[in-house]
Amino acid sequence: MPDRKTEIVEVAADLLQSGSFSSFSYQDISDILGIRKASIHHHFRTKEDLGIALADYYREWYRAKLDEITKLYDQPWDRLEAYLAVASDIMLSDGKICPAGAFQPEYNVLPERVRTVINGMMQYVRGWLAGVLTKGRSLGTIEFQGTPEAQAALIMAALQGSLQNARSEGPQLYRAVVGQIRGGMKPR
Amino acid sequence: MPDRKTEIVEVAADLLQSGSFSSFSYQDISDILGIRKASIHHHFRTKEDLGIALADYYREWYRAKLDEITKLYDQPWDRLEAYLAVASDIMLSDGKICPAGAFQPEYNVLPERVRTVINGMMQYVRGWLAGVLTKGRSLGTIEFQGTPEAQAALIMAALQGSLQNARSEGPQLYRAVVGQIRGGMKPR
DNA sequence: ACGTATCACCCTACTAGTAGGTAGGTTGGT
DNA sequence: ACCAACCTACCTACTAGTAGGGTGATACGT
Repeated sequence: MPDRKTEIVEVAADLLQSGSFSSFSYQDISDILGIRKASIHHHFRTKEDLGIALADYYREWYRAKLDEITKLYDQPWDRLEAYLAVASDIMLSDGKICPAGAFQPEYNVLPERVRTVINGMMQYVRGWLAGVLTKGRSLGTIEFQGTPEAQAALIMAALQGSLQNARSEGPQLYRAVVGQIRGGMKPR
Repeated sequence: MPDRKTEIVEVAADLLQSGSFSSFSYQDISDILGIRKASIHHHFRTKEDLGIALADYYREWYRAKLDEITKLYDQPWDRLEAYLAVASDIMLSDGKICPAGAFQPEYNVLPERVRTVINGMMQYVRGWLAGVLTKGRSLGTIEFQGTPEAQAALIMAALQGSLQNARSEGPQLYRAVVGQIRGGMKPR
């Protein structure tokens, strides 16, 4: 039996990725879980607390995913492909968007702690990706111009943006963008 | 003296790009303009009406911008540069994001008419950009792999995503991404 | 030139609904 | 006896939206 606290975070994560931080309410969560609103407050006194828990949850999720990829694949190109596949998985589960991107729209009204965790997460992912790119370039299996960090930032931004656009334009365009990223880095 | 209706739309556009469609209220607008909330309702009966006006406003804005670029510059590469500069202008006016991107988070709860207009706008911009890319490639002044449409979608998604990330990570990373896009398409 | 009807624009004052959050009580396992 | 988890019932603040009244300019028939 999964404990309620975790359950709440998971439902909240689902709602967050379907909209934004302020687009879902404690009522939404309580409706889904079949418990009262006050019970959610029992686990997370304020929505800020829930936001922090969400940010932590995502950070751990990413860390786990990237660790898994690192363990599973040895070649930089395979790791890159696996990373791109992770984003696709997010999208294919109906219309959801990048966790980090879901927080972004309301960034200026987000609690400080949430911002810190999100920033850390973004940097972590970018660092990981830059590492993959660096190794790939030195092996000659990944091609790109500029610094690995800039290229990593480009990839992340493009995925984030096209995940959002996929909501209005459907998955085809998203796939085209992913293909474009992949194609642009494949050595000829 | 600019008429109130236009004034309201412009203030709303400002607020929208600083957050999202549901993150600003009629009260926010009335506070800024120094008129009562009911007066906003006089001009735009419902928020949906305002949303439609906003979408129209952006569509026209984009059309005008792209027309201007087309008139000012003849070479595809110059047009591409000008397009990238437009996005930079948006961002440099403190922390704002792409108009289309501002609607995206709440896409599933957006009024039908707003969706239609936004979709049309995105397609228009993508078509324009694809045209520039096609011409540039045939002239040998712009280089990229894949179809022009896919490349256009990639550019737009990357700009949208990194404009959002700029809010948390500052303008440096945004500039890096723009540089990366530019660098990747410049013939060597 | 003069009342008067009309209209856009703005106002005060309200509604119903929903948000986040709190107080305090019940229940059941340890 | 304690405590986590849950409940009912409430609060305040804010949301979009409505009803109806005031004002000042413009148009119109005489």
